[in-house]
Amino acid sequence: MVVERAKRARAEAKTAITISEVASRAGVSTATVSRVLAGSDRVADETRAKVLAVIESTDYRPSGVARSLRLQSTSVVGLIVTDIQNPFYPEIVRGVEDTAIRSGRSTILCNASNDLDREIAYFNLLLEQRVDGLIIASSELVRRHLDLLRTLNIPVVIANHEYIEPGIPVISTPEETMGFLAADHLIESGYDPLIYVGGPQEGLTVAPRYEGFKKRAEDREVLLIPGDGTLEAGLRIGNQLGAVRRGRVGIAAHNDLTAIGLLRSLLSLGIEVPEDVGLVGCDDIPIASVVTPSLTTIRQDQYEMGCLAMETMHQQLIGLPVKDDQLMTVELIVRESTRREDLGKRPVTW
Amino acid sequence: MVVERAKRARAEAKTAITISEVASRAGVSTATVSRVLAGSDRVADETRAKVLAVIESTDYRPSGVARSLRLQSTSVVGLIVTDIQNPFYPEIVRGVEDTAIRSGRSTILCNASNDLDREIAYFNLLLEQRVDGLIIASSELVRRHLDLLRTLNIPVVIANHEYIEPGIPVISTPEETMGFLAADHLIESGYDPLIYVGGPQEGLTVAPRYEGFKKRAEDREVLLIPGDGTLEAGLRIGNQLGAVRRGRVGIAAHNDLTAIGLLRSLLSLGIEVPEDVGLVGCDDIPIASVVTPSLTTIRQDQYEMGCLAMETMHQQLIGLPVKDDQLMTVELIVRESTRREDLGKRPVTW
DNA sequence: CTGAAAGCGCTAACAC
DNA sequence: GTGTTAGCGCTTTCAG
Repeated sequence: MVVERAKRARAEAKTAITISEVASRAGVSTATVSRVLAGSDRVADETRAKVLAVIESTDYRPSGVARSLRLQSTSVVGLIVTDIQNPFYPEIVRGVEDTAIRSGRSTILCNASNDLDREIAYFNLLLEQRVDGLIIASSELVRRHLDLLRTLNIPVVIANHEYIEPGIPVISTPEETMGFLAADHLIESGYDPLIYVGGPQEGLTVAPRYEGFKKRAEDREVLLIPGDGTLEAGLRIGNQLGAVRRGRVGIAAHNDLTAIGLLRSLLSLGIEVPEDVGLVGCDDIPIASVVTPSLTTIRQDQYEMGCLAMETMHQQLIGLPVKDDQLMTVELIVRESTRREDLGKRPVTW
Repeated sequence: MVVERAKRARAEAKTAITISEVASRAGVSTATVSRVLAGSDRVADETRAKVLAVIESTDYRPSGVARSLRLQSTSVVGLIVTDIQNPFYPEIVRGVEDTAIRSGRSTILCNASNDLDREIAYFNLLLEQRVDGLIIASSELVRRHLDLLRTLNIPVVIANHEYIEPGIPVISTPEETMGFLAADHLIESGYDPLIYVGGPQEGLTVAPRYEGFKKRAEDREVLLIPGDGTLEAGLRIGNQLGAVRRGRVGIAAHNDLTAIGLLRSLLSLGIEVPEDVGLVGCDDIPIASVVTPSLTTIRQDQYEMGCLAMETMHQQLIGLPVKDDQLMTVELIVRESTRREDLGKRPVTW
């Protein structure tokens, strides 16, 4: 009767079935069940069939947590991103996930929503969950907690950041070059007063990009406006910019999202892009080519960056050495926001 | 010497420190360490201080996996989304995460990238990882594997889907109404031949939306074009549409992403929106108000939906009953893509 | 107030 | 080929 009650209790609580339950139903030991689960070892075909039948009929799913405890490894890597609302990050996520799957690992994605406290919280959570490794796509987190990263006892990879120091592998972006290219294009296109709308103030990634911009601008006047990398910042700043007025202004933004916000504000103020203002973004997020006018930008291959980050993680996990710095290439993509010809093809016969 | 070697091995492998290590260093039992970790129970202040000191100096992090095994609960809920590239989903994610944090839970986010196989894979992964509950924002997954959901031994919540059946709580959207509102607005605005660009073909969410559209269209001609809910689909279909030509066409798209793709194609073909074509999207993703012309759409509060989903999950986890259906409200947001006045304010003095 | 010990579900020696 | 058994790191009675 006790057994009956136990069974009923199980049914009510719907407690997951365990390996020993499977074993006893199949009339074998847990070791054997474990073996057939592990692909094979040497189990008699007959035995295997018996076990598989029970597993099938019983919806048994091995407990990942017990397994992880025993193996001292979870086969999952944590991925922390600054802000999943920025279309830049989903691309990276896809790259990481696609690559992770190929090596039989999975990914826990943590989105900090631009909130540093939450980044730290997720950081701690992931460590407690004993992820096998950590990929971080957040400049803020890196900058503020470099010490944590240095003493980590699991492999780490930083994405979308400049080179840091030996022992911390980075998939890096040529920040200076990006700024330089933006300025170069604006200047070559004949825009003269130059404006740079920055990203999150304290991220390491911001300054060098601006520095590159300044460098190419030489002694031209450059107005630096602090932003935070969001669409809203772009909208807000764009509206303020409407008040200014001198010549054909060239604006570069820290990222496409901000640039698109700027674009919208300027357009609704009746300012023409690219006639009155030339606008250059950064990243080439999917939507950049689809807004009107489409956005000139400095492209980095986000998907590729994600793949590379995960590959680098994999190398570390299997004990291979990795480079401390793998530089992504970037590329100027000229679109309508700095070039009129593309826009307004003759009206189709409609 | 053996001890020395062991220590060195630990240092090399950087194996995480355990509770018994902490216990012995503090000269107490593991039970005591566990107690101070648990907030308190009744531990002498002095003892507590001693333990905390060791924990501090040693960077000890309790193992979530051991803890989960012992407690038979992970305190994490899994969240499966169809496509994190669609800005619709990050909003839901934020809602879920924000709410989860408030109840001390965390979230594992799994992105299926529009790939049903991957959805199933993540589904299995999450179950094996023994998440405490599962939130699914994927119509495809629900439709194809309803049987799985029915026999699940953990609580589940479905988001962004119509009501299903008793026992499966849904945060639902009034699909028919959405389609109806779109058609109504297009018709009232004087657009006549009507086109509906659909979403993923086999999702349950598609048909009713279209049905609502048809219902309001009454005996007007409606052209249904199958899509898949992506930006690319919108771009492609928009280009094909360029060839058609009759009257002031009213187009409704299954979602904003598709609508924005359509918008772009039409504009670059020289077709004027809203003059030649009126365009209505669905969702009101953040970018919808920022494209030019801005997009008229049927808004649902995605963030709220995420919050509600997680709240419903929480109710279940603490053993409270929940409603099988919680209907989100939707709202027509009229913007420039169907209304000219807003567009092109007089050029500012620039 | 604190410790001893059992056990969560699984894997991997090690026997047979 | 298969079973026995010892933990993985933690929490929680149950004693003291």
